[in-house]
Amino acid sequence: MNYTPNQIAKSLKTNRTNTLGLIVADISNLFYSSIAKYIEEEASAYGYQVIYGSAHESRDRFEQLLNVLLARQVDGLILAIPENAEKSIHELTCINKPFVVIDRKFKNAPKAPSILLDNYDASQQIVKHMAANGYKRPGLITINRKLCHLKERKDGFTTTCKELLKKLPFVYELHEEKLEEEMHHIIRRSLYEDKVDSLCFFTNKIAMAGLSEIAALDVEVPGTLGVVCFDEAEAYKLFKTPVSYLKQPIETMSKAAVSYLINRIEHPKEKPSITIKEFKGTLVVKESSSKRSLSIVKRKNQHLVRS
Amino acid sequence: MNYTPNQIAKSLKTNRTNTLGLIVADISNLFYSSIAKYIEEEASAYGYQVIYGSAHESRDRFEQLLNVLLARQVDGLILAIPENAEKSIHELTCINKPFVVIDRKFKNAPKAPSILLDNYDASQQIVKHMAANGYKRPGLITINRKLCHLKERKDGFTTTCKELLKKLPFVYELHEEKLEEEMHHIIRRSLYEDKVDSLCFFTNKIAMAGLSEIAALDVEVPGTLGVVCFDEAEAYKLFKTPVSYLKQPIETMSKAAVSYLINRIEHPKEKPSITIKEFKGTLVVKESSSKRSLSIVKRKNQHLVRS
DNA sequence: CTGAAAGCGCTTACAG
DNA sequence: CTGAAAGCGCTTACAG
Repeated sequence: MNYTPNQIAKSLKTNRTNTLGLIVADISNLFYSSIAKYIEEEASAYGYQVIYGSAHESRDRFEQLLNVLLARQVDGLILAIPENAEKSIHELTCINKPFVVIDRKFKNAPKAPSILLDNYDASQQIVKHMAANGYKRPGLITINRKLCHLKERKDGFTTTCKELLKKLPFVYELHEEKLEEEMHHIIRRSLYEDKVDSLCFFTNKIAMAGLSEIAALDVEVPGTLGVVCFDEAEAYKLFKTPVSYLKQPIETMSKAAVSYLINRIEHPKEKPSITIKEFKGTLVVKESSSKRSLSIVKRKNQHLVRS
Repeated sequence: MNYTPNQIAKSLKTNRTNTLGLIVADISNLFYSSIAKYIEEEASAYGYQVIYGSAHESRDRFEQLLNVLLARQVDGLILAIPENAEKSIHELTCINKPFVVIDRKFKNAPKAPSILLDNYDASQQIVKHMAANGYKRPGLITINRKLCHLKERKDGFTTTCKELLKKLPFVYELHEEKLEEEMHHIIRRSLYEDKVDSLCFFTNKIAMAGLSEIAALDVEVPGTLGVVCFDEAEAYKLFKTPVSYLKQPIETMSKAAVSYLINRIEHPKEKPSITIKEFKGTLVVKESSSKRSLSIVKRKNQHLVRS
């Protein structure tokens, strides 16, 4: 009969919108757009729709978005909360609005339900792999933020370097606002002054900036420099050498977030089950982090192609 | 006083949600995520929020999304309509719901308001540039879809090749579902059988697949093969040679779409102003499409870096 | 100028 | 089992 009920009226009455709110750091980043895709998929299986926005790691932008989503009466929230915005965790708890934190956790809010990578373990995997491939002077490039998950990546990296290489890694921290400018200098400094033999890029975005500098410099990878990145990116395929990366179980984590949240929404009386849940990552090894031997094979192949 | 009015109740009364719906092909594609960003920005200046989704060029997925957005009572819609989904244009007109088509236009719906690139002119710019740089055997790689804007890209390319090079370009059309597999063969065929001296990738996504094959083959760009792409991508920076691309005026087009739409929403009595509006693109010339001379300079630089 | 009342389109508890 | 009525939280036209 071509009749569609008015969802607005329905929502007013039932006090339910069947909508989840999702706030990520940047939806144009493959890591977050994959999360959004899986969350959308899973939510729609439960009959929920997702509305989302990017906070770009800004506390103001985050709180503004959160208010918009709350005014729209979303039934629950999935949040990549930026630095210093933990206040919102407290507020959401007070108004009893179901939520779950993704990709982050907060020391000062240990009871907030959180779903994320086991970041310490991930870094440990990376360093073990690098050590096994003969790298002796690794460096890590991260971002100057106090986010707990980045700290654990750094701690895991540093501690494992000490254990296996008896040496601290070179640590480079840069400011997101001047990412490209600083990367330009850091790549040169790490190569020509600190003489690192390998670099680990701590996020997708850092990897993009770093690899583009390396591409411009025409440094041999892995011959001169081994490379491992956090997170997958389609762009890696354009790099001359296939890039090793630590893959997060994005689908599993996204689905875990949605099913936890919907359970909270539909059974508000039950005691929440998870507090902080960490998932193991998988190191996808490609040519960029294998030592000399393979880089010679590559040169042979180049020769074949040319002839 | 910490009081926030219930938007649901307000909407029920006023019959306005201050929400725009946006359907793109794929939000994880930089082209569309930029559009979404600018549309969000502009809409929020008018006090509107945007909710969006990806139809992935599927008519079913598109109609489903459209229905969800309509049930949510969005005030207006911005749509990248997929192939064969023109029926929706008619339906929206019938129920008198304001909308504007972006990045597409439809021959069989010439009165639908549409905002897009002047695709014919864009291809013309590209071919002129290639001809001026001495390329004589260009190829184009596009997708096997009947979308009008892709057809105009092809027509502009072909016609200008005939005019300036007295020769038709090599045309490769591939199926989006088997993009990578087909690209693998097409790049080889174009280089080794058809002996093209340059390739133009017709979308962002095609460019990614094509450039990653070229990176794996280790073909010299632009020495052996000149390259121009449609649309910007951060990933291009990881390619060994900076990539030339045709930049669409995304910000201008996005803002034009929003202001047209909001005007329609807030002044429903007025006669709509635009029907189809096409914007000129800008060719951003980098090293990937300059002829021999520059590729020699590059080799010199490589030498300097090595020493 | 102020304040009580009607009504947006649903759902649901309740009366018949 | 069926159907009329109340009410979700606003806005707005209208009475006082």
